[in-house]
Amino acid sequence: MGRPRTPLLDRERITTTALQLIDETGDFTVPRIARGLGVQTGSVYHHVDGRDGIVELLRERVCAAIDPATLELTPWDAAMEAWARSYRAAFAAHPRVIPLLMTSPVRAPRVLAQYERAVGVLLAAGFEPATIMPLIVALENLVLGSALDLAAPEAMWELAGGTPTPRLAEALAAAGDGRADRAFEVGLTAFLNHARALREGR
Amino acid sequence: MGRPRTPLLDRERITTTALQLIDETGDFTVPRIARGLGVQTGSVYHHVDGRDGIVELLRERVCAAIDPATLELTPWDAAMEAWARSYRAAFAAHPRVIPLLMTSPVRAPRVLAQYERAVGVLLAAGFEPATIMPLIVALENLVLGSALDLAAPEAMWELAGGTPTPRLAEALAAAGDGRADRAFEVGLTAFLNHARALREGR
DNA sequence: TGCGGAAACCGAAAGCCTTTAGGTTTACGG
DNA sequence: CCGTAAACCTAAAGGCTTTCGGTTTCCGCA
Repeated sequence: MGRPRTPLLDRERITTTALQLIDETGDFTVPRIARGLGVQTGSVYHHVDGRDGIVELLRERVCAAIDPATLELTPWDAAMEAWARSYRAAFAAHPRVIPLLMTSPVRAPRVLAQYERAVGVLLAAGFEPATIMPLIVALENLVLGSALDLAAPEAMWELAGGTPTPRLAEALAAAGDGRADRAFEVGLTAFLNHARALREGR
Repeated sequence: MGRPRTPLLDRERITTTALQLIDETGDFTVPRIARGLGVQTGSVYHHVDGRDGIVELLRERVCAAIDPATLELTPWDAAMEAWARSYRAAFAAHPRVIPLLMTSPVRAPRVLAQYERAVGVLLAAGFEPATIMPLIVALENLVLGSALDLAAPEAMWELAGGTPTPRLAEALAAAGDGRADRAFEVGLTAFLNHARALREGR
């Protein structure tokens, strides 16, 4: 009992364990994290600002895989495309965290910094200030939506029921395994074409 | 005690109460539903297939507001555009249910029927079968993403922290209240333009 | 070198949620 | 008129989040 000679917990290990649990089960709980680290439940709260704090740590961990160098590319559309691909790859690696992140506001400074830079890229490209957030939000929707679809291949439509949906079933089969990838490509191309047209004054 | 002379519960009232709770607090629990209806917690389980069953009822309730007639319009792109707008309007009326619906597969027959019809529209328009689901998924991502953004105007970016993000703050301010609407219009236009180009063989 | 405060973990508990099981009363069909 | 099914209640098990006090160890400072 009492304080251990070498610490058993830190934010890193808590985050890693939470991410493992989410990858495996789709969710995490503080008691399971504690069990995974051989520790009592309450101890976790000494390192973390409650369950929501762990969620924010997860956001930072996942977003850390987004390559910041993408936003340095030129021209601006190459930067946005590379950023979107890196963004998506980061979340595709841990897609089941996405639902957890969608219900709480972005607080993590490193993540905010990414958006700050993206705004800068579009400003430098000459976009109207009022059009920039809509563009970024649209791109974000595309990235997260397709990453989520990538995660839950058959978990999105339950066709088992007695409802006959032949064309839907066929379309799903025709799309094959690469469905989410194709949806992303479709959306990304559409986005980039539209953004380019928007910049050149319709 | 015992069976009441007139039933106190049914799926309709349970769904309505759950939706009210979500609109107000962003979540629902079975005990709160029971309290709202003047009933014990366990009684709810006689009418509903557990908590997940209530979520599925919510999906049906919200999706019922999508106008099925939109998919009868011609040409095909008018149908898709009207469907997307009706789809978004339905979720915009109760945006806080969206996170709840994203984690479980679509089982509700009526909702599946909508997708079935959308597939039919694109098939009839001459799209390649393999391209149809990507298109629909991309549109779905756009609709749900922007409806969620509409719901959580300032709940998405927490700029209060000590992190300086001047350009992001400015871009948010410039976009104004209609940010989510504009993002939707941007995404929808991009989607439709791209789909039209895709159909005409690049 | 000694000591006081802070840090890190344990044990326990309150309060909430989900779900199940059995008991009691009412409605309804034959 | 009676048996069965429906609808609600009471009760309880088990899990989760969070807090609080107790115990041991570490670290800076005199």
